Amino acid sequence: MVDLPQLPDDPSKLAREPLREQIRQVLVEGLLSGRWQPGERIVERRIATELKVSQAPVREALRELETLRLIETVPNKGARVRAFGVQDMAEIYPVRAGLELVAAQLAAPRLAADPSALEREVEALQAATARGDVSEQIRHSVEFHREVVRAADNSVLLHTWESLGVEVWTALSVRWLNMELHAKAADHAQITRAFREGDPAVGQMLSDHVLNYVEAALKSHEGAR
Amino acid sequence: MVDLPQLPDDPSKLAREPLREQIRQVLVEGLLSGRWQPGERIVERRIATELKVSQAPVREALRELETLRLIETVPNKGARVRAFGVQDMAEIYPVRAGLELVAAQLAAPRLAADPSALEREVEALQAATARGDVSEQIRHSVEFHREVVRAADNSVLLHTWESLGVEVWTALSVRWLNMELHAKAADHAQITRAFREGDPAVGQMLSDHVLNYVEAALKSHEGAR
DNA sequence: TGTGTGAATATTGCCGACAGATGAGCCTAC
DNA sequence: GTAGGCTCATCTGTCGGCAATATTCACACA
Repeated sequence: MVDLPQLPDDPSKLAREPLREQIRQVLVEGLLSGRWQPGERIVERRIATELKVSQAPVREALRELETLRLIETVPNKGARVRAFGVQDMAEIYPVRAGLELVAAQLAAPRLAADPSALEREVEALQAATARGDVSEQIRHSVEFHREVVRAADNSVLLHTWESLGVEVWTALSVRWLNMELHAKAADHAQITRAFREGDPAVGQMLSDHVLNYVEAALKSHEGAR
Repeated sequence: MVDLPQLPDDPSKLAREPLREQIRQVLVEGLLSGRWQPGERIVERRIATELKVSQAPVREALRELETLRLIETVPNKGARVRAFGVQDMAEIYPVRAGLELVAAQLAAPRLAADPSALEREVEALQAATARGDVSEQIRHSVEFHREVVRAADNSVLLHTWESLGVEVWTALSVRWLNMELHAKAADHAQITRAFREGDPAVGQMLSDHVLNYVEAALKSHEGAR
């Protein structure tokens, strides 16, 4: 136990984490960055060769991406990048809204007692908005919601919420649909206040706020579809 | 396209389905039947040897069981059967209730127009209850709820709902916690009626009904914990 | 020119084997 | 008698290869 298991970002050589986890990370980043286009085929062995690893961990990573609905796989035919669009947003956000409604109800007492975590995220979001730092805006927006879900203290709820891949899909919304994030900071501040004051309508407020993301996505995509 | 892709149950030799899928099935059945006890270790190669397959498809099957929260995996240490109990029910059912609340709202118009699928399940459930056929009761109870979620016509919602492993966990509730299912048939009939009549309170009704499962589980476990 | 057929190629799914990590048991030193 | 370290067995994570399957392409034929 002498050596330090800290992983200083050493992107040159893959670090000491489970290999499939690193591969998953690389693949997600590739999808977000547009390295692979929607509909494009993802060949297991090609990725494996490229990353200097074997086929097995790549397969496992791909399975995880499948549960995030980032790719689609057909038995014996392989994986393709899912062609996502407004339709996906329209399906994801109602689910998120429902989950966060439950979360708000469960988390209300805890957050009324100590809303500091939310307040921290609100501040960070405001700062990022002021700086115009989009990726930080995404990060703290998502983290705000995750904090609410976490405060519900229900591991199934958290797990289910995470399985929606909120981070990834939010980033995709912004990148591919040019969704606007501004004005979200104000919402978050208002919701935090409602939590602090024990407002019983906070659940509905949060739920509506989430559904507003869809509106924003639809609006920014203006008439398409 | 001349030959029929029907797969007549040929249990003698593993059929023409993805191998990992069959393995998953076997493992789930083993868990449900108590073949493996909670906390017991699951050794990949042992399963592989037993089923006369290699380690790889077993690993993939185990990953899926992990997302269903039936097992727990620690890196480099392997998988154990999760020790589930009332606590798990208490976490799962609120999530289910939230999802089905959303489902009910989305599905209401469709189900008001054509509630026949629900009615079919209600009848089957009543028949199974009359016969005292427990596994059929489970099947049709779950199928009723699945039908509602399906009618919402939201693939993310359906996918998320399925990921809760409702079938498995219901069976576990009954088997391990001696949960009672009777009186559920009446609930289902009432909910179906509400859908048919376009009752706007149907969502809340369904949600409450789901949460009642927890009550039933808690009650049947009487005082434990 | 359009269409069915078959070989050639590309890719998945699976296998058996090996390297590294983990935990148990024994052995030694104090 | 106990703490610490060493050895060994077990198991996971990964690898490279092979067979089965899907897809592509060329070609013959109508």
